[in-house]
Amino acid sequence: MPPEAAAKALASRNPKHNGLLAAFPEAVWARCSPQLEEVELKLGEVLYEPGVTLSHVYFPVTAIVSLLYVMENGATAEIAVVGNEGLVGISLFMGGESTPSRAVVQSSGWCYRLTAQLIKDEFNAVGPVMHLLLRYTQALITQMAQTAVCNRHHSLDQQLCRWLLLSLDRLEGSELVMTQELIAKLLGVRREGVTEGALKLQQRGLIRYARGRITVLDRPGLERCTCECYAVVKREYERLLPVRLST
Amino acid sequence: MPPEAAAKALASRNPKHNGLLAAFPEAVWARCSPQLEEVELKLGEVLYEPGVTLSHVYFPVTAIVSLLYVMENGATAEIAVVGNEGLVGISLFMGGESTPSRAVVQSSGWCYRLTAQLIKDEFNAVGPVMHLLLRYTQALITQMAQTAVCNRHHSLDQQLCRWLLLSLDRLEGSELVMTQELIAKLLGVRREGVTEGALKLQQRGLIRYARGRITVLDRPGLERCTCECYAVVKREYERLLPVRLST
DNA sequence: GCTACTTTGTTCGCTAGCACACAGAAGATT
DNA sequence: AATCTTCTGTGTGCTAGCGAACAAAGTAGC
Repeated sequence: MPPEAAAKALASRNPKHNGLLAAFPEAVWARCSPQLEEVELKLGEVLYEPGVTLSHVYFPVTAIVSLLYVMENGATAEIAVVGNEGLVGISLFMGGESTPSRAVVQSSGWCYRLTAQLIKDEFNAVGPVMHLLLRYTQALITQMAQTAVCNRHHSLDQQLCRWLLLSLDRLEGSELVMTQELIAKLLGVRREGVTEGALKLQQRGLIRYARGRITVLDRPGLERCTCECYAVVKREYERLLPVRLST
Repeated sequence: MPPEAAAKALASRNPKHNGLLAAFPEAVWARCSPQLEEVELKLGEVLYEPGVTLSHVYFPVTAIVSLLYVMENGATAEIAVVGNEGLVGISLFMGGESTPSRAVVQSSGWCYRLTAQLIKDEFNAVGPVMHLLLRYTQALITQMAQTAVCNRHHSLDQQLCRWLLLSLDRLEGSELVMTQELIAKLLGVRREGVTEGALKLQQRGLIRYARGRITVLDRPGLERCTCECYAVVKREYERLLPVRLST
């Protein structure tokens, strides 16, 4: 590993790089931080399956996790993306204990987790942490609702841009490690469709890619190509959640 | 009004016919019920607009409310339906105060409401009411997620069946007052598409309709025509919410 | 170097749903 | 009864995205 990469990897192994953990008040942080468990998440790893009672909540730092629905015929569709702005496992404190969705690692990286009991206790202590988690949940709800609308009304090309931007926002740098096959599964479309979309974007000089690596060259350009859904979701996250740490 | 209809209308003007209110514990009920305001909701009435701070939460009894997204170009899509099993205005206690969606009355009827302050106080009292409302919110999240998936993968015909069933579950009787034009707006498709779908269902003897009135003749038949989404949502509501009152 | 595998590119026919246009039918209004 | 409006039915293209099949270009292992 080159020295800068190593330094970056080290710097990012810091729970405070998760926006929610960073917003925990001092007193709560003192209680929780010793219990935080560092986990490395690999691409494709499953954090939970539909209907299974969760044992932990996960706070991504450099990893990105997709909330995915799998249908009876095996077709899939992503309903939301979670990165270092959020947490995976809301059903724990919402009271349902499980959900019909699956959580899959979409981009490998680091993550911190707390046990179910601990987060429930913090939540029920009814203070700033509860309200923080609820506001986060509302932002996540917005993302899901907007996904529904986007699936209905917008073209594959627009959705691809939206997806790239959502992922980019949750990564450092401008490179995504992700095959078109995988993107297709997440968006719930054919791989060929993603290929065509990606080709167009490359021809316009917005991205460059090869064999599972996508580099975004022109972010503002992507924003011009996507639908309103991206901006709506982003705005709502900013409104509902405290300002993020800069690094 | 014929006497039976009058009796039914009277019987249904009872806040306890809303599943959530019915599940309020005795002590909370004693506090809240004097503050409940009875409201009659008319078809098409808007309970809240995107971005506007809510003043009340609404507990439908015989009314049905759609949570609707309106896009920049005017296209719309329903993301969830709320009837007497739930409440309209979760963003109040979730902490966001507003949402990017609109709430529109999809079927006129009665409804009870509480002021924003009152529901927030009850929520923050952190007892069974908070947990009830959170579990309801999780069920609503499931409905939204499933809508996203359904929009992606299922045919208009299937979605029409799903929509009819979801509405039927929230009504007494088996008649819906709803034009095809309106259904199209809610599903986010063309009116002609709904016409074709409805024709097929009528030819199979599953429904009968005319000028804004749809009667469901064969409910099990509809269930056979719809996609898995209906069942997933229904199961999750049953899992998360206490058993409903029988009348 | 050679082979096997993964990823991306391309083609062809097909279908669902779109946009637009208009016609008939049932109520509502006068 | 006559007119107007609101619903529903139908037709004619058109397009996006699907399914399947296969080609080409990288990458990895031996």
